[in-house]
Amino acid sequence: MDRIDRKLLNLMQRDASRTNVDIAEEVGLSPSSCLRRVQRLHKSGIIDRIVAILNPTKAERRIKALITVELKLHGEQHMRRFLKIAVAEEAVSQAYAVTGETDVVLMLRLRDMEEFDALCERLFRDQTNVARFFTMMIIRTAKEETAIWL
Amino acid sequence: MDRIDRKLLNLMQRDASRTNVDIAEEVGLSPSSCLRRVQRLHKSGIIDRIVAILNPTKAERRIKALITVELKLHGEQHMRRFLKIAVAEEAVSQAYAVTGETDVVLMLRLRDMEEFDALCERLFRDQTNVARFFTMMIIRTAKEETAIWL
DNA sequence: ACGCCTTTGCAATAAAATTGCACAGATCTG
DNA sequence: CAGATCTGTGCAATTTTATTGCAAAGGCGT
Repeated sequence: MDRIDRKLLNLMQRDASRTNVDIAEEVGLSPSSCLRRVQRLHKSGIIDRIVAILNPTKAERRIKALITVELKLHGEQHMRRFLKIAVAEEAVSQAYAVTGETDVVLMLRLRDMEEFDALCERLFRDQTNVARFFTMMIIRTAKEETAIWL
Repeated sequence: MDRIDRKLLNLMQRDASRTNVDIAEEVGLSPSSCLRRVQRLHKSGIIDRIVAILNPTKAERRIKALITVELKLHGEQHMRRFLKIAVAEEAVSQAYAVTGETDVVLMLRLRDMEEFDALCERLFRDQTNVARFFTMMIIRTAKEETAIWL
């Protein structure tokens, strides 16, 4: 993991569609040597995978919202159960267990408010162990690195 | 945007490193026809870009934290100025302006607590228009789609 | 049914990735 | 310090993949 590896990783996180020849030239290596480095980064697991990032404005889930959730019961198994339910939802793009007054934070990608309504109904009805939740609609995205599922 | 396009998009969001021939076979098209669809999805902007996703546990920023920020002054230009400062920070991986009591939510990726300390010093010192902020350290990540910068 | 437009598959071509091999630099060892 | 060893490199040959022209098939409105 030297200077060239870092250059490769930063470069490929920006654009992994470039040809090996092109990338090799930018980092100052021969194509074969460059390719072997990329293969090594794959095998070692530093590069987890190569994915397509979709344009959110052209996708179908344009509304983003953050929800902080406070659970009634805080045991490990209760936390696990709630996260499992949340993660299974298509509209949930990120889900975290956190410290502080809040127990769980969810990032949502929504088609419309009907979907939001239905999601709340499923996640926050009485039997689901949720004490309170606070919704923050996202007005502006200043920075992000997120995939969108259709 | 038919059934095959959706199949292609979902497939490429999972793994965009597969060869065109391989993908063509899975969606049930000839390689040339499949390629032309992918090119069209690129040109139309639905596919924004192809990127490498790094393994967070093998990367250098392993600690994640969420911060909710309440600003003192809520005007457009104040919001813009704070977001600009926040976005410029390497440790800030996501930044959102939101509705509710909170004005801004930041996702952080940290090497260690020294970095967190230094970041707070820069973002939340008196002159930066921050009234209050709440930190939630992320204990567990149940779902996410995020890139890591070294 | 008829043109018009888009999409498809095939085959030829161009471009890219992959591999074997010999060499250079770094590190270890006696 | 010389020699052995390991890792990374560039070149060239080979294999694989992407790309393009073209004719045919399917959909759509008149």
